[in-house]
Amino acid sequence: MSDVENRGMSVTLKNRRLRREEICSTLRAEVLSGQWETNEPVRENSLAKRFGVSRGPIRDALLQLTQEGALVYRQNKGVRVSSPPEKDDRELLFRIRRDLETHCLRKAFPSWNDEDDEELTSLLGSLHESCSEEDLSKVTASDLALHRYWVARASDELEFIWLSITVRMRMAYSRLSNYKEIYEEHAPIVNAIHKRDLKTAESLIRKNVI
Amino acid sequence: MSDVENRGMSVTLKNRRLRREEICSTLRAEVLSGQWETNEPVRENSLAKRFGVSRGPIRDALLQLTQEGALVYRQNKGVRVSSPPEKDDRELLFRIRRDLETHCLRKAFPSWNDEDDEELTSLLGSLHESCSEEDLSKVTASDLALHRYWVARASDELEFIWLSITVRMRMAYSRLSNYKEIYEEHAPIVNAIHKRDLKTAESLIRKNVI
DNA sequence: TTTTCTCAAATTGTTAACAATCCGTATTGA
DNA sequence: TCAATACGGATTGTTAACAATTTGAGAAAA
Repeated sequence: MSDVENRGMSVTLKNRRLRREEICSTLRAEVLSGQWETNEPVRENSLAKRFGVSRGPIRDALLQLTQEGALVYRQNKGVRVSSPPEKDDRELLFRIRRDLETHCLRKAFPSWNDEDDEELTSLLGSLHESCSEEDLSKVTASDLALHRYWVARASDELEFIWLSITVRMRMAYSRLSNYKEIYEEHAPIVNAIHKRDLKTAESLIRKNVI
Repeated sequence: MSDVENRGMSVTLKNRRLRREEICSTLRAEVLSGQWETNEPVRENSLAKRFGVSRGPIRDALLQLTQEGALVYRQNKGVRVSSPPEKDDRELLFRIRRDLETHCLRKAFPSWNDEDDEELTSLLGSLHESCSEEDLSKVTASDLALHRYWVARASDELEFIWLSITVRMRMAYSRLSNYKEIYEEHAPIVNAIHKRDLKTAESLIRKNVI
């Protein structure tokens, strides 16, 4: 069994209730944080053993991750980890992602409420914790969840499009030297949102998404 | 059995070789051309009977269409036809789609060759034929295939993103009064590409994608 | 009458067995 | 020696049965 499928603790049979989305999230975070080799094949059998389910739900999850862009599917050959987009495309994708996030934030702002503030604070807390633990997989997942919140808050439709673009970016943190910077880039964004300062929040997001 | 699943001829058992992508294409074209009621539930069993396969491959196809945005999935409740995006989001999505298509065309142009020209001519021919037959489902599929060609030609990565956006648009033809106009909007684009006139092609695409 | 509860049918979720395909290795033949 | 081919294990693709969940009709209770 290769490193990929064996990673992490094996899930006990009692935890059968793992939903597809939970399996997806786990695998997505690992791929996004660069823990899997590019073009490394992903075997359904090994993953099925790791998560303690049969190949059916695993196929579902792999297909979903394929559509999101984390994996590449080939007929009769299974899936493998996709390569990051070409340099040509990265700039375009970043611009689209920026546009989507600011559009969503602007759209969600009028109905933003205390519950949203609490949720955002909690997500920022998770990011802070992940950064402290210096666990790249967790940091990636936390960052994704935070940005995802204001996108999902505005539109389910746009959430999927945003996700498929963001997942395809990969390795967003190569430009940052340490985990603390990641947290310190996000705290002001959340702060601006709490203060209902749309202009500042938008501007900070535009700087953050590069 | 409802109208949805019973539509079209039942596929004989000999045609078992229908790939997931073929099932997807068929269903996608029907959803995109507005033949299914919004929020109409889609039953796995009925579709399995219609295509002459078991529920497994059908689940694969439905999951893929869910990720593309044609359908919406809910836990334990199957999938439904999704509603078109809100007015707020449409303008943004159109702009992103325009940007993607022109970016891809520009990127593919330097290596555009005679084979590409032939393929494009063939796709335009299919569109012409579909328009003549006044078959909305076919017209939608042909139009999608034509635009998809220059996107896919430039980048597999961007192809999926473009597709998920375009599929979510739905009903692109409500603004056109008759099928002939659809063909006549596309012929000049293909012509400009044949002449390697990037500027004109880009400009025509920007006008076409609205 | 209206509301709540019960239960059976319909539907989705999961599993394990089987079929088809791929791929590396060994064997054959020139 | 080298190329072509045949074999077998590994892997993906498909199926049908079974489990869990939802749904709606009808009975029971208020």
